[in-house]
Amino acid sequence: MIAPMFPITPLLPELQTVLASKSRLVLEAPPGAGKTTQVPLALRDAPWLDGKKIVMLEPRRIAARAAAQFMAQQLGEPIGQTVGYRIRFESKVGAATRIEVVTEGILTRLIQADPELTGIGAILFDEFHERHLAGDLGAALALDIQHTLRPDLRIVVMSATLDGERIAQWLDAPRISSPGRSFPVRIEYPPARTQESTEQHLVRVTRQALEENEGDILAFLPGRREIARVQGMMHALQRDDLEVVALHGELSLAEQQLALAAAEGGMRRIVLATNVAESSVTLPGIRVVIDAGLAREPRFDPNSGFTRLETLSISQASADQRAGRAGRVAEGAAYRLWPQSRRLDASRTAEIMQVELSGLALELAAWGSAELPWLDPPPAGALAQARELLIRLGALDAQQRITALGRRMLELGATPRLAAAALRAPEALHALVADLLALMDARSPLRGEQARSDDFRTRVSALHAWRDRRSATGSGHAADAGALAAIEQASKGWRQRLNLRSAASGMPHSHAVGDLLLHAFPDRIARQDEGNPLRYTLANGRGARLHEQTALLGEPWLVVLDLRHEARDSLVLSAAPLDPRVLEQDYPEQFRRVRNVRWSEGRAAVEAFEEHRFGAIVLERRSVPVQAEDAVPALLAAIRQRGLDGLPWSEAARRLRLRMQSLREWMPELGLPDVSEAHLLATLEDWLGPYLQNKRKLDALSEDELSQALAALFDYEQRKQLDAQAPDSLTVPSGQARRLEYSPGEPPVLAVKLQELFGLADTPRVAGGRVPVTLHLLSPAGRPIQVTQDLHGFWERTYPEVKKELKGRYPKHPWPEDPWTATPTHRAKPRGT
DNA sequence: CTCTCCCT
Repeated sequence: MIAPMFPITPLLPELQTVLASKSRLVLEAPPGAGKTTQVPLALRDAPWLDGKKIVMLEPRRIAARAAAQFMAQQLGEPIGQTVGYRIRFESKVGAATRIEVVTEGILTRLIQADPELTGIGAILFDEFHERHLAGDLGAALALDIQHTLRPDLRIVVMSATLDGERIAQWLDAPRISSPGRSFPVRIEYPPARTQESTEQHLVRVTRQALEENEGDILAFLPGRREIARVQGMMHALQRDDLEVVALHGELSLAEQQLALAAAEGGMRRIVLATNVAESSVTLPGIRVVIDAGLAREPRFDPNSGFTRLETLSISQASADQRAGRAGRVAEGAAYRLWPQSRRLDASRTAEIMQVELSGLALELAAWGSAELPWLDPPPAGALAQARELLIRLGALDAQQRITALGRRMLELGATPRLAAAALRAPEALHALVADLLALMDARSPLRGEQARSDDFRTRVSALHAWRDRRSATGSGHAADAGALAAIEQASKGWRQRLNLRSAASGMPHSHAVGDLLLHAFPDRIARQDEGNPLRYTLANGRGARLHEQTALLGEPWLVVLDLRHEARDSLVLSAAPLDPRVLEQDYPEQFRRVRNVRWSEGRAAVEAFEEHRFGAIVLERRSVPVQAEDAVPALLAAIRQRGLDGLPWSEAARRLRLRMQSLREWMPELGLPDVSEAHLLATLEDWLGPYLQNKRKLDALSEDELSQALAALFDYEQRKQLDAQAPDSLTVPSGQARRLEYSPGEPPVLAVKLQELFGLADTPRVAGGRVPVTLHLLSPAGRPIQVTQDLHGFWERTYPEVKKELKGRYPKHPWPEDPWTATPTHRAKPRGT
């Protein structure tokens, strides 16, 4: 079979030559260049391979299978001979396999299982520009291996974007660029009208695009909500030759295929898609792309421990990739719905920078080496949070070393949370565990009314009903048969890994699912609040609520599997009820009896309780007598409730605090103490606690004591700096001292009569000249005339006007022609006359 | 009540 010509084909000899002498290479090639299939084939007999095989990392299973298939076909062999692939629960490799295409998790397992990479001569990272977590980790590990154990290992990073320069610098590697094979795409930026929503804009541009172009249209939107809205609005186009279809990841395979199929005769197709259409599916017949320029990306917040989705502007690389979709079959057009002047980021933020990192942290603990040659190192905050979770799950010990359980979790190959739950489950429930691993990993197979169910058990019973009858509609479940078949396939894989013969049918009791999964989410155990059946408190102290049509009404205990983070409390999207006796048995250390002292504003008194808690959840609370040692904590609680203003501030102390806080902001290099309200409230124990000893009531604290407590926060040197750089008052040219009013975040205000400033050319400044004072210029009667930070400009431009106007009203006061040299005064008549 | 994509 003669190899077909690809755009990359002429570059293959150069690739060979470079790799003969260099162990690392960056290959830049746009989609359609043929790099995925032609590079491995070209390298398979390279002398430096020395009989070892090539491993190629592919970010998606479909792509891994397809690439292997294509290469085998080109060799005229069945798959599993020279070319094979390995994805989870599926392996098509043989003894003769020289090119092995693997997905991301497989590569990590391969490396961890044998850090010398015996029998592997080269690793190719395809689609590296997508910057998936596992790709970054795999590359860092491969580089580490090359530095230490295997200098002969070849590492080839293949990327579709222009970020190649940065990657080449990181790898210290030469760079080869290949042209792609696509048709020219005309780019337009039709502007939005004022008050026009993105959706309205998109519909209007669709109308325009239909007139200006032939062929089908692919429109990119950030999510399902926007797709549904636009779908509704398309009727406004009032054309009956249009077929509008949605395409997003939540659709079943059959529904996706419907979107991918070409339109029927005479009809023009408009595909409204999310990011799935950017890289994961190929769409035939597209001639026009309309791009809203938005995408949803997950952001993990290590402080709250939650991930939320944010709608963000896409990168330039992504915009180009999207536009390229219009040029695959013929020349096309792309309409971008953002202003041409907007600067997009060059490429998308690496996943490692913004996702939850427990899986990565566990891999790093197993690897043992602390420092890896990252392109972008994992953020310290997220890594610390991940390690805390791993300790909680039992995967790391207190010194953050991997435990035996942690190693077994890695071997199992599920996420750390789910692996922990699986490995703690009693053997009798392993068949159910396999189902839970498969279901937790997949999108919900439920359709229709039940798709909205927040009771995770509904999915489990749908799987069981389908398994028993091989029917997606049995037992009143409306479910997607294709999705269920895929879930069953995964469950079968987990059963094999757990050494089980048969599948689960039915649940042993109503709490079984929750009792198993609570070990995966010990921080997300929730207890129903008193008084409101929809509100819950999570073990981590946060609030959560069920939606109004919940299927979980009345369950006192839940383990929350999925929730959407909201400002006040979070919405439970998926949960399962549990039996609290399991908590008592498995987490006895989390149950505590604590004494809680608080201030009751209503009763203006100290109250003391003894509470029985699970984490932050209060199970039982009873009043106990208030004791002497309760007083200080209660008074501090009262202050926290009332705020700093509730304290007896003298005028001097109040001004001192504001000056100190302002100067700290203006001159951070002085290292002044933080006296902001937030910090003072947070540290009350330290600075005010000593002054509250032996006090029972808040008003027993005097102004003097409070002033002393504040003054004790800074030393003599700091006080001297304060008086020099943020003085309490300024002496103005008239010889009078005038107060400066400080207010954090703003320049200080000096209110002064105009006449007192005669002779002063420029605005006075504080903080070593960094901050000009805001002048409130007053009339002789003390009425405001002008607010300015530019005294020079005032004298020059505004003063002549002001003078004209005020001279008549205040004839006894001086209004000189030349304020620069006039004698300043605060009296009616200038001194000495 | 409406959440992108993907993987061991």
